[in-house]
Amino acid sequence: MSETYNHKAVEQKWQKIWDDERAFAAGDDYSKPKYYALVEFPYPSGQGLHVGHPRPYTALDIVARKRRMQGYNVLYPMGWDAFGLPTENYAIKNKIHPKIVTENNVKRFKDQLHSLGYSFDWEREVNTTDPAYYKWTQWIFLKLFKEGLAYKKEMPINWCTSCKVGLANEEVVNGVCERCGAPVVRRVKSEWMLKITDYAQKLLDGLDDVDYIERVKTAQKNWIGKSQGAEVDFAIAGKEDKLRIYTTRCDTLFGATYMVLSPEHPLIDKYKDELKNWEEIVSYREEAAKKSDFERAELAKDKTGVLLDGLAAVNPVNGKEIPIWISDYVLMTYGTGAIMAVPAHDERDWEFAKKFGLPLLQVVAKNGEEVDINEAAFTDVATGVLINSEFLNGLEVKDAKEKMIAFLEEKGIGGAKTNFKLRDWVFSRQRYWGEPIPIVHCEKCGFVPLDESELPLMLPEVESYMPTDNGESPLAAMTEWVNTTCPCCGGPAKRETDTMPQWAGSSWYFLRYTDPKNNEAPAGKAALDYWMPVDWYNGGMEHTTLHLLYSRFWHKFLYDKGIVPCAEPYKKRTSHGMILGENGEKMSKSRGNVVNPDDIVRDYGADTLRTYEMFIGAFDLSASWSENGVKGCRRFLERIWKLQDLMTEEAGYSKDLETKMHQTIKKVDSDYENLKYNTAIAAMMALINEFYKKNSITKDEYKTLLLLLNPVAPHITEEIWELIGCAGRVYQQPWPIYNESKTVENTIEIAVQINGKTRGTLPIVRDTDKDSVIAAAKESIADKLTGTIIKEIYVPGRIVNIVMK
RNA sequence: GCAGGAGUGGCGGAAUGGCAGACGCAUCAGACUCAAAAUCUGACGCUGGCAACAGUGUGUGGGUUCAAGUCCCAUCUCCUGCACCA
Repeated sequence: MSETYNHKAVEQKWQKIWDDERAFAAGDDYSKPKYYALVEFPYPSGQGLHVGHPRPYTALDIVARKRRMQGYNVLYPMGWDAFGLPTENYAIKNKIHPKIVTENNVKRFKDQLHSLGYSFDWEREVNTTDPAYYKWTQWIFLKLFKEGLAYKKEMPINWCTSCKVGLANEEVVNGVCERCGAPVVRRVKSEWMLKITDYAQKLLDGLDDVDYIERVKTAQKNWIGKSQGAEVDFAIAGKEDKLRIYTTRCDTLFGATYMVLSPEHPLIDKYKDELKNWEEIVSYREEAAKKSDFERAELAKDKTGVLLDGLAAVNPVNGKEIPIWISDYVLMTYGTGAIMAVPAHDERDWEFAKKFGLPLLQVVAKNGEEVDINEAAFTDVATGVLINSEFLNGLEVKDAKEKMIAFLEEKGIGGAKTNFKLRDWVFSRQRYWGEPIPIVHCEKCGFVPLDESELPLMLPEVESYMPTDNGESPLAAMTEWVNTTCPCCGGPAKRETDTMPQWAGSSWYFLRYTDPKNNEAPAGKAALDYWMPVDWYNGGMEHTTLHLLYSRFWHKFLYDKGIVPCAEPYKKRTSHGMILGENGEKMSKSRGNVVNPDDIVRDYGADTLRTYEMFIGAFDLSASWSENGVKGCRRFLERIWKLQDLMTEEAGYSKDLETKMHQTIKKVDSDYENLKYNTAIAAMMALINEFYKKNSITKDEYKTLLLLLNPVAPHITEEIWELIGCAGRVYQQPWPIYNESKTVENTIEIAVQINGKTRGTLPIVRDTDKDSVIAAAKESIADKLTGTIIKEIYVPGRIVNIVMK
């Protein structure tokens, strides 16, 4: 009899052996084929590892382990995205330096990850808060700055009232701070910005060349939001100035019955003296300024606005004078901050016109037939035909657009224009625990970059990390640090006191893993040439429009600068679903449904936890935790263990299970590649049920099973491998291969149907000819063949269907 | 509103257009045990029947097909993003 399965002893034993043997260190032999598997490095929070973490880590650990067995030189690294607000807040509250807090959290996380037996190459661990690392984050920033892609700008930003920090658009969720949930208001501040918009088209185009799951691609496309339309100049009656508008429906220009400007539009102030209702305008603008973008959107249903009384615009195609309004449904941050309103063919304009009694003029008809535009705006492009539009009459929308653009260009009053929804990236944070921005403000020279030789610009030690209500970073109080000399003219100057957002360090960390100790460059050329791009990157959906987009932007910039060898950083991107509590709700302390992975490892073992998280359900869907499910997986591993008692020394696969063995190898092999870990495990469960049924397993069958299961449950498989007297380590063995011709049974059972309903089954020898099969099938259900046979269908190896009347 | 995804037993979930419910959980029964746990074996969608078996069944309504969970059209519900982007 075998000893009982002691997960604790087994797992500690093998974790030590792997460490001692440097089992998973990525090799330096660049002549071998490489495989770079990557999971998002965690933020080492004070709460420790969540049961959600092991799901993606195990999934790619399976891929990494399988690739090693297949002979690849595998890089599967791990590190720490350790700058960030929670650490700083914790430090403030408990009066411990964030550096110490980070060290403690990292240690805990590392111990936890280690206890799960991941095949990470810990020799390549990176930490974004390490000056030797953020030196290069700052270096990349300087490169961006020198290219004009980093600039400082006074602008209304999203200000979190609790974190006291500016947020990027992407970090504002439903009008509240993504991190702390406090309300976000608009506040004007001078902020560092990164010109991600310069890369909008490249970021969009690049998506065609990568293998990302569809919803990630779609989400990025929508976020970039390319829109093709036209800009048109409207004259202001009796003035020199023109009002430039952006539209995607220039075909409807004849139907423009008024204009709307954003309340912040600069031209309003210019004509202050001619506006008869100036006070009304001012108060409307004040109201609008108070609202956050979110509130403006919230009130979408009810349009508001004020007429600019005293000004009128001229429709350039027909010379008609039309009124100009202001309304907060027009955003200054998109297009030109001004629109032509075509209430007959735009829902928003329609609502506005209805509310303020403005005229509607139909210029597009459904297949040429006028529709009742008093009921709703007619917006269907596919069936639209132009009417009431002089030279456009009778044209379809698509052709009318083209003709109008040609007309505008000819007259010099506009033309085709492409816009993007994507906005520049707000890159400043008024916080301590982030990378210092290596810029000096000089009265004479303006913004001056530090010389590269001065990097890293270290975070100074400060007394207080408290953020301030006036929006200054805690660093601003460090006068000794702030006051410096200008690298350019040598005169007195001040350092930038804002720090970088957490997204900075994570925008290039995958490059650092390839060469983590390099002190001359972010990573050496040879290492980058060999390892990049990342072959498979898995991470959360929540990073689709944040980290994933930002890091692609940085990477494309570095590619343009010749620093990285490929245009896209990640060849393949997948995403995992969330793990919910037993009650199907998101795990949280307040709901009391949190599961601690340490408890599962202690009570059931890391292999059980790994197996369970892979078996829990489709990888990309969310799944509820189930303690019983954990037990079931533990039971499965124990059954694997106890097969030792059934093992015979017989060589090869037993005759009756040969097909099953080959089928299982094939199934597990392809399921591991396709994120179908649950069915891979199910196939192995089904296989061992066979061994139990016949009460024996040959050594070769056992070995194959251990090899297949090893990526999921590495400790127990190594232990059994050793116990049954196999040489070497499982992780050093070649991946099992199957023989396609042996995956097919020789005798198969096919279904016999009448009119599509199964009436019986029939065992046949594979490759029996059609006529014999049908004859045998009819024979087997002879008593039920009571009508006239119209048709006989035989799908080889599957089914016979007799169609009767 | 737009985009993406999902609706299958008591539960988690399987099914290249070809025997729906693999695998696991829960439940029930049997073996083992003085007993319990563990373990092993078996049953397990619903309705009727002692049973063989018959009928029925993948959100809803249509359709295509010899054959539909799977394809097409319509519709409902839920989740996840995005959302006054002109």
